[in-house]
Order: sequence, then C-alpha cells, then structure tokens
Amino acid sequence: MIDDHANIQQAVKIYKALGEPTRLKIALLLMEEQNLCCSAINGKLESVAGSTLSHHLKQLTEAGILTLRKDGTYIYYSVNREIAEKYAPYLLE
Amino acid sequence: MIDDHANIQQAVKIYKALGEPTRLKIALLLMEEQNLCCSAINGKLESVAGSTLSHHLKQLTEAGILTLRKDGTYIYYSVNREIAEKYAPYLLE
DNA sequence: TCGTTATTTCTATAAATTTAGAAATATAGA
DNA sequence: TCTATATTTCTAAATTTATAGAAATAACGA
Repeated sequence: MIDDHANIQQAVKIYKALGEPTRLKIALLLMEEQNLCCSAINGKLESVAGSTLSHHLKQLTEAGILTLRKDGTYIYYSVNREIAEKYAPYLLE
Repeated sequence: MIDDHANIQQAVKIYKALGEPTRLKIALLLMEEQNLCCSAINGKLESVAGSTLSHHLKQLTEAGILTLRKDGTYIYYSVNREIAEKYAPYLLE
C-alpha cells in the first residue's frame, strides 16, 4: 500500500520547503559552506528582509532539512545530510 | 558558485510539484503501478475533480517527474525514474 | 545598566495555488 | 453521424504562502 511510505506528510513538508527558490538557494548555500548564521546567509542572498529569512529558515528546519547550533546571539545552520541523501540528493551534487 | 547547480529553476519545479499531498500520492501510486491513465489514477484517490487531477498531472509532467504515452482516448502516465533517482529517491523506496 | 547586534514574532498585504464546475476537445465504437 | 467516455481548458472562488515593517526577545560587550 501507498501508506507503507514512511510519513508522506513529512515528505510533503520537505519537498514543499525545497520547492521555493529562496529556500532552495539557502539549502545549496549551506551545502557549499556549512555553519552559516542568519546574517551570513542573508549576506549571500539578494535583498530578503530578516523576518522573511527567519520564516524560510524555520520551514527548512521544521522539515528536517536544516539543523542548527546556537552559540550566543548567533544561530548556525547546516544541512542534514541524511535527509538530503534520502529525499534530495540533488543538493549533494 | 551556487549557479553551478544545473538549473535551479527546474529543481524548484520538481520539488514544488512533489510538495503537495495529492501530487506526491500520484507519484507514489505510479511507482507502485506504472502506466495508469487519468481515470485509473482518479479511482485510487479520494474525490478529486477531473479538472483538478488534470492540473496536477500537468504540473508533474512539466516538472519532468512523469512521462506519458497516448493511446487513443487514454493517456498513460509513468514515473521518470532518472528524475526520481536524482531528485527524489524517496519515491523509489 | 545601556547600547548594539542577531533573530523571532506579530500583523497585514500582495501574490500564488488549489479546487471544481462548466464548456470544450478528442477519440472510439455503434 | 451520433453517443459515450477521457481528458483539458476556462473561469472564478477559497485557501495558502511569501513578503516585509515594526515591535519583541535574547545575548553580548562597554
């Protein structure tokens, strides 16, 4: 049955998160250079408001695509490679 | 550079297509059983209007996830395995 | 404590997407 | 040709999503 598929909802979340240009670029950026903080990511994207970036990072994180590490005021993001391999190896190219 | 990535737009299209529950289910259905026609697919989904299904199939096809073969009045859909492997091996599980 | 920087939450608006009914198109068979 | 079935296109309504400004929260260093 189709329901054998582990958690279709989770997969939808992952693909929805990656199916938006800004978020896909964020994921690709983080594949090139792990452990970037919000403002570093923002510096590499063209004109996105902080609040918008925060919203995108939240979606990517809630989908499990990104992990984060807090250090003081900063939050460093990285790609979860296991998720990328299983759901979107395109990111690993 | 991030732009080394072949056709980010195409990847966005693919992930956007898969990031919607009905469309992801269609793709999973077609992994189980290739060469289903519109109405056969519709019979396996709960209550979707024909026009809605048509719209979803169009998106999946334009993203390259599905291929089609016309035979008379019928159109048979299948998953493009190369695309699935590269972008969404989750489908192959 | 104060001021600065990093990030999030709240709120509203604009844009995009999902959905389906109705009409249109296409093809097969009687 | 007529009829029935399969699928698409057109249109519009409802829902969701992306966006950013402003205010809020958090943590650092002076």
